[in-house]
Amino acid sequence: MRLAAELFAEKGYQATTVRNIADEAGILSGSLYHHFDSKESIVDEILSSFFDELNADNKAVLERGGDPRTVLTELVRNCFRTLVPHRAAVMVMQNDWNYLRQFDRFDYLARAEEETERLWVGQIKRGQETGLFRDDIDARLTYRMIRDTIWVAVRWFQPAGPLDAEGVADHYVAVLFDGISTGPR
Amino acid sequence: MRLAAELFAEKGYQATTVRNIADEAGILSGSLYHHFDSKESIVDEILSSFFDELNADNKAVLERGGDPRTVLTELVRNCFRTLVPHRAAVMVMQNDWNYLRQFDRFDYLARAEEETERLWVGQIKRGQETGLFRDDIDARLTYRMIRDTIWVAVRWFQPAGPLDAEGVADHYVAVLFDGISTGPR
Amino acid sequence: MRLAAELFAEKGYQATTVRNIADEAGILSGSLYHHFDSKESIVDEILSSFFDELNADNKAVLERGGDPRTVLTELVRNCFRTLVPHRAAVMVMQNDWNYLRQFDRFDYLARAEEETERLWVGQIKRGQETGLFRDDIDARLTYRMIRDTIWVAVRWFQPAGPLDAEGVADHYVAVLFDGISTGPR
Amino acid sequence: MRLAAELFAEKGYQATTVRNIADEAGILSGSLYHHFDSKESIVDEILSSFFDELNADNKAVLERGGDPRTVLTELVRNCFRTLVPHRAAVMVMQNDWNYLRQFDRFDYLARAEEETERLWVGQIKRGQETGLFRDDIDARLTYRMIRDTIWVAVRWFQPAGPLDAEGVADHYVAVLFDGISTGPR
DNA sequence: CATGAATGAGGGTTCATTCAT
DNA sequence: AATGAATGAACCCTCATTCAT
Repeated sequence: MRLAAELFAEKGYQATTVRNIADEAGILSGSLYHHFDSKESIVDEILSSFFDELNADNKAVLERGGDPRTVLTELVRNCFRTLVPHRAAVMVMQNDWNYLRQFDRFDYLARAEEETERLWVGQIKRGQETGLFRDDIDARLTYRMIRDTIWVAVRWFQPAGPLDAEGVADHYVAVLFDGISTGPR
Repeated sequence: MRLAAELFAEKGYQATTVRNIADEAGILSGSLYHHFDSKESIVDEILSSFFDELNADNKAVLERGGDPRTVLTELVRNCFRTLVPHRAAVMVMQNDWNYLRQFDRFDYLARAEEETERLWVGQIKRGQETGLFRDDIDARLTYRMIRDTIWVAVRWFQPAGPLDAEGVADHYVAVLFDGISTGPR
Repeated sequence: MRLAAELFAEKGYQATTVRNIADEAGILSGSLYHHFDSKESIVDEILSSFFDELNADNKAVLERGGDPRTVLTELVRNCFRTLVPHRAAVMVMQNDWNYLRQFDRFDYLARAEEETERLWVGQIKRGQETGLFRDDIDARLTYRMIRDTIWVAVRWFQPAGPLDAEGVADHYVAVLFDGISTGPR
Repeated sequence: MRLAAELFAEKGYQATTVRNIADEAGILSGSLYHHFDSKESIVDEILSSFFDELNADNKAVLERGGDPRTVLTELVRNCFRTLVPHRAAVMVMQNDWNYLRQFDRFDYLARAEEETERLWVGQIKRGQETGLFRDDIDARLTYRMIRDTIWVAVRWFQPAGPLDAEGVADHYVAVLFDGISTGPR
């Protein structure tokens, strides 16, 4: 699975052949089918384990409570933290989701994402209602921008680089809440 | 080309067969080869025409001059404006670039992007130097966040929706410069 | 199609590979798919053309009318006559139907057979009602025996042998109507 | 063996996988190889046990003696009686023989069938010589028709149906000797 | 400008069989 | 007696591409 995930991340799901994965594992392609039903089921396991962990972490943040800014900050940190161990899964989501979503078996991922959207949008709206966030922005649109910006970072983010996950998360949160301008709003 | 672009955008480059494109055009697959050298050359033309236009627009903004905030605002608007006519090309870049970049023939796109990066990062740094932008943010990191957020929007942006390209651009610029928080920075 | 039919007849549907067929045709296996959708569709065409012709012939016999003995005799002759040009199709029906019937696409063959059964059984019953045939035999059971005996003959019948199709048919009809015994019934 | 026979009968020899058999037996496919050398040897055992029993029964009939009509009647009854306990073996012979005969190891079955043919044809000819059977019929052809009609009945014969093995045998013998017509021959 | 037949490489998958444990 | 991992060959099928017409 780990080897397959890396190949999917590097070359893309479609461009990775079952034979590639087997080669990497040092076995024959047919032998893979002793462990997996199909190529689809491999990527399914990769993605679902990623989503399961992310959802659990998100729920934990919600349960800890706090004002919307705190909650959003923690959610963002969650994402960037997840980026490292699930780099491959995120990469697949970014590059291959448009292909994978056509298969019924991945419907559950679309539903999971909808639930996540409700969770984030709920926090943004609460922030607007309590006067913490500007109310001239669209909550749903803002969520999508946040979401996309975070996950797409997988394409260039290097944990070994100058900024680690925490560092990038904080940088991102800083821009998100206060913008890049100086001076009064 | 337009038909091919739409198919690439909808199903992805790899998942779109030459036969799909030919069917859409009402001819046989072999006949396509009177118009194109290869499947790669089709997507190449789609992408290069997009990049050419975008680069030209970006350069025009630079030539008009102005303070960094104005320039960045115009650059963002440029992008969102380009999103509509070049929706398919952007979609391909988002979904299939990871696959396409392995071919030498697309190296020029990577180089074009590097140039664009220099252009944007230059403006951000100029803003920091003139005290317009916070200097506790990383210019390169910030550029990447801006870039990703804009282009990834192609996945959900609908020009016929509540916000048109201009609207989304302004929304985005508002958040970018001043953040989503109220109150003093 | 003719080549494929012969291979199916000789080795069986499952044991005949697409490559076998292509080799026989002097092309590559992939090239077959320019002419056929799938291996299934090849056998489908073979079988349906056989059934179509047989049904048409049967209907023609019915339309010509006559007493049940005459009609049954003609139906039997029809079958044996069909055996020669559609040898391969009959062979496939005998050997591979048990496998093929699991696929929905061949449901129509089962339905066609039911219709044929009604036709034959109708004639046998009419013979019994008019006192032409013994009424201590079961019409449906008798039909099945007739049917099976005829078609299974494909396994050994050789048109170039001592008896041609007509000869075998007449032999069969003789036994069927009057039995192999001499003396009074 | 019983489980394998049922699967072979239901789905066909080729379409039944070793894994199918093992699943049915509640073990893993590899474990089957402690009991059988190969898939072929399983079907071999099924078929040979069927043929052994049938041959023994046939020889017993011959030894009991009697006029050809009596002997043939008993041979037919033998077959239909064997149909019930060896349903699966007969099914395999009907559906898969064309495939299995290509393997040398099953040559003995072809030879056993030749011997059986001699036995039956001998009785028919004896009947013709003694004036019991019409001599305008071909003994060998008639044997084949009898044989085929009997065994192919496995496809629809249901011991729990209106007619049991004995009933079908008698029905068949009645038609065979006296035909389905009324009136003088 | 288009056809349509064919190529050839490779795709995911199946499956009888082996074998160390 | 059974496991479970692996083999290796083959299977059906796909698809970008070529080319004579």
